Amino acid sequence: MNSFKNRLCLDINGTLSLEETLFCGQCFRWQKNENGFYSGIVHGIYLFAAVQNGKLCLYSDFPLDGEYWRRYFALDEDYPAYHAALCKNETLKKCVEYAPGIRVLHQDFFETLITFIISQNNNIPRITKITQSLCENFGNKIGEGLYSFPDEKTLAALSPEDLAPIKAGFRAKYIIDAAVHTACGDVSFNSLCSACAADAAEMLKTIKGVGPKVADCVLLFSAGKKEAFPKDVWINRAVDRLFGGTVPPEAAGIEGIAQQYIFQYARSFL
DNA sequence: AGCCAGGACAAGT
DNA sequence: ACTTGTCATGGC
Repeated sequence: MNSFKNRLCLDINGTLSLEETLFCGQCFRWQKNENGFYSGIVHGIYLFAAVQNGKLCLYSDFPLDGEYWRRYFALDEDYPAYHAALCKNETLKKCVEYAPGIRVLHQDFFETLITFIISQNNNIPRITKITQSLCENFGNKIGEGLYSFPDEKTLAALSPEDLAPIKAGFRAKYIIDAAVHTACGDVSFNSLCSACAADAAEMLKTIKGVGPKVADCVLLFSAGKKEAFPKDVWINRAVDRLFGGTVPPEAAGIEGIAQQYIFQYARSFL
């Protein structure tokens, strides 16, 4: 790792597990390497990551902006306080303790929108595969075998036939509609952030292929709305069986944070 | 062969 | 407003 041009070591402020955070189904462009490091392509940057001596250390030949990466990994947020609040509920405590190193990332808006459109009626390995193919076909080459996530203007100009190689199936037309709406500024990251969660969800749902679940994923994983609570089959099952149908009040305001712990717990035990 | 996968849409009550 | 069949594709 000494051969990289840039290295950035950041304070974690609480718990962080890259394994739990990068493979809990919120992001799709990271992988684990033989040497124990994690590598990913984020925001057009190819980088490696590892927790070393209690810090998150990033390595890359690309410039590493500390402010960007602290936000991406949610390092400035008070996760000890989140955990303390959630653990007042005995069942939520079990969920948190099952994967306490999860952080809800702050991902790029367009990438989050597209990957969760791809996620509908799909499984995580294939979401990853389709996303990879999308990048290889329409992203910018940033190194040997490395491709950035394509921008909205590029995808907005495509037809469903152009997208056939990535095997997204019926989702192809949704991807294009999302690209068109974002490229023209109809739906923008800033407008989502400044709106309340309910209004922001309505804006997102003007895009074909974006329903309540995908909208909440974008609001939580990109726009930082911690009250957004994406409901899929696992979460519905967990809320029914573990909490009698309603999310407990201990999660008020940070339902989305709780959602990630509940999701992991449910996928293993329910 | 049939069912499921981090859903959404359209058509039908 | 609530239910149901359908939508591509791939893995099991």
